[in-house]
Amino acid sequence: MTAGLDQSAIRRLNTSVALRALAVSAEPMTMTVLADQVGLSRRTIELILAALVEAGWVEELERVPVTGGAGRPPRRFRLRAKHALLAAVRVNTLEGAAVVSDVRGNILGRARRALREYHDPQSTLDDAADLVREALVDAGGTADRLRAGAIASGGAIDDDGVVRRLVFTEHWEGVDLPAELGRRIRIPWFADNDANLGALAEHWRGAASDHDDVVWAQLGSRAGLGILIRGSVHRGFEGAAGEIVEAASMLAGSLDDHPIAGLTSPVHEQRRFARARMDAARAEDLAALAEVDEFVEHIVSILTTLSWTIAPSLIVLSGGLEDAADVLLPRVRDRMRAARNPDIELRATSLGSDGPLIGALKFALDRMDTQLFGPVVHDA
Amino acid sequence: MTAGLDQSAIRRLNTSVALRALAVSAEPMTMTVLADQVGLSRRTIELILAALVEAGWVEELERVPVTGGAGRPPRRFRLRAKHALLAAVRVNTLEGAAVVSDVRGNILGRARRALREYHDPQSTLDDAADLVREALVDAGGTADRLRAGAIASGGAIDDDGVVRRLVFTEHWEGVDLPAELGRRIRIPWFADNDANLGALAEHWRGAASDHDDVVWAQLGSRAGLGILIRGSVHRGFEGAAGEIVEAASMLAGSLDDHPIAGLTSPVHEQRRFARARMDAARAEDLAALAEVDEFVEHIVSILTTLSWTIAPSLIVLSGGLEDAADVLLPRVRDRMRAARNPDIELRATSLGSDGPLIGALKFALDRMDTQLFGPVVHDA
DNA sequence: AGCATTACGCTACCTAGTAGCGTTTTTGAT
DNA sequence: ATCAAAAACGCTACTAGGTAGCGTAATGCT
Repeated sequence: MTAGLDQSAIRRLNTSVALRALAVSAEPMTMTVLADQVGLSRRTIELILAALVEAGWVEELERVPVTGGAGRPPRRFRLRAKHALLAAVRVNTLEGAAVVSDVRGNILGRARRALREYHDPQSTLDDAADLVREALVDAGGTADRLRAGAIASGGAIDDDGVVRRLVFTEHWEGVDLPAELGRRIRIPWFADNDANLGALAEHWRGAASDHDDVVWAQLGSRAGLGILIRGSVHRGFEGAAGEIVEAASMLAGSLDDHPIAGLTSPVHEQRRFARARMDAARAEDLAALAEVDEFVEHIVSILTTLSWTIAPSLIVLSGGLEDAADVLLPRVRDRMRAARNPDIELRATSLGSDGPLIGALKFALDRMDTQLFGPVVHDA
Repeated sequence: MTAGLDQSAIRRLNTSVALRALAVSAEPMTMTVLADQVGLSRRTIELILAALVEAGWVEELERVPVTGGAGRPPRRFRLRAKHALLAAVRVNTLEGAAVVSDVRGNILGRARRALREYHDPQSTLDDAADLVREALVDAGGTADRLRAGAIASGGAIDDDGVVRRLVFTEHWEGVDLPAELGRRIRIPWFADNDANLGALAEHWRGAASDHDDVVWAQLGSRAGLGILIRGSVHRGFEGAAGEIVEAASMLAGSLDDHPIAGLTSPVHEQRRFARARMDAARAEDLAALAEVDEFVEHIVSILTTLSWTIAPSLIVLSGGLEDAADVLLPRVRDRMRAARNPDIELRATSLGSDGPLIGALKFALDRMDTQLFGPVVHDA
């Protein structure tokens, strides 16, 4: 049962809306423009801005005459992006990477390093925390500015950030990522699957900014699907949503009598494809092209399943295939159309391998400002 | 970009919250109880109730001494459920059915009839409108009380209620169901796939009331999946979400090299299963049990695909299988567990064949009170 | 310098919450 | 019958947060 609201909810909400508008605009904004954009009176915006300046979230710039126009120059306000810093960290089987950004999501510092022992969650999380500290130094920031962080990890991660399944290892099962990281670096932490965060990133500032139901498909060396429904990550029961590819490899062998979209080991596919792609590019050689076609079929079978279950309006292909997009995408599109699948848009990632890290930043950012400014209103 | 809110939004929202609380409770409510439940002050509730009584949505009952307690007897308020009526209509290939309900969803009147010619959308929609009028008469209501309606139809229906795909016929493609019905009966109409509405019904007042990510699977004579994500219907691109079963039969033949979860014609399966079930029930005969197992495998293959793509927390099985649930469900559960799928809850429908109609009522109800009282706030 | 233009700073006012006081209506004990 | 306790009512006073719009300030143009 939803609860009623008092007026302070309105102010929190309107503050949040104003702040988001400021965050989106690269240029400083005037009160009048901001008021127009968020649909509130100038007076209200004036008061909200005063509070935000007071709190340090926004700074007022010196006035500058409007070029070409008459009239009193407006006051100009700009988000103080560095008022708060966000951390994102990602761990793979082999290495970890961290970034620190301002609240706009501008990446200010980075760190990257091979992990000591992935199968030991504790040492890996220690490494992750070190990476965050390193990235923070690289960003020239201090620990007290860090406001929130998120970790992108493989495997099925539930709504609370607990790892429920992870292929190739069982040591991570049950690890509470936010709690573990929170013990090492004392800020609120959030966790999600790297593919989900890849999708979120693409929606925030990538190829999917104009779609709300998105699947982000990483079909390279690490396979995984990320799902966005109505603009929010869909994790599914115990984080299993979109784990179809990993499920297939996990179940391989016992699976012959249960074909799931005809999947085979992604690692194997990847190797084969890498070779085939190079060959084809080099010589337009028929055998190599056949291998590309085989890989295309593999992709198409997954996308077909997606088309008739989740039916996103956009599928973003990722996973080190970006450079081969010109070869792959048209073929995949042709095959999808030939199979009479819904005419779902297909694009290559525009963020590359940074996707999950950027998504983690957005994830932390969303949670942070919901905490600070209250929930968002959706029209049903 | 979300817009800011003024105070009147709060009142609309709080009114809606109060009204929903009244709708949920079967008993009349007192101001104090209502205030407690929605988290607003008694005074605010008092004012909201006054407005609702004024508008006819709520009636005040005579006071009755509280049994067993001291103190002044409270004022008692009850939703005037019949202040507005809702219509729901459903069309199959062969017949149509309509119900008229009050805003609580109590069904007050019904009508049901064979359709003249399903392949002609216009005559079918005429029939649908007639059914609604008939059900209205049966309910003892008048046309001016009807406030909104919804239609449940097969096929892929997009967010605007336009039919995008329908197996076995092309005449329905592009038909704008809300517009067509609105021309015949002048209230706001909404449309959705019958399986989606089945899922919604189950969530509202059926087997899925305690889950928010639900798949409703009708695997009987008409096949179809309905999907609820975060409690709302997920339609997908051009309504294709969950059409995997129909897709398979549509593509059958050209599909051999693109196995989608090993599907075969649902009608065929259904016939086979009906026979098998009866045999098995009659004689525990081995051949019949083998056929049941075959059907179980068919279901399991679909559910497996669902488990790793959408990964709902609950799957509701429907489609005339209710009476066989005791035979089927344990077997399906065993096979799902054996295949190491996520341990997703499986239940039989509790609404039977009325599901889609009841879901259509809920759908109309939700749209109607969003229109009247504004959007709902979600915590992110 | 004077005027048009644009934005500012502010007062007055409205809506919709909350707090809580004094009153009313009841039950149960004396 | 009377009175205290209990429970809810009806209301006034107050606060928060919004809008309207007036008089003022700062600028460019002629």
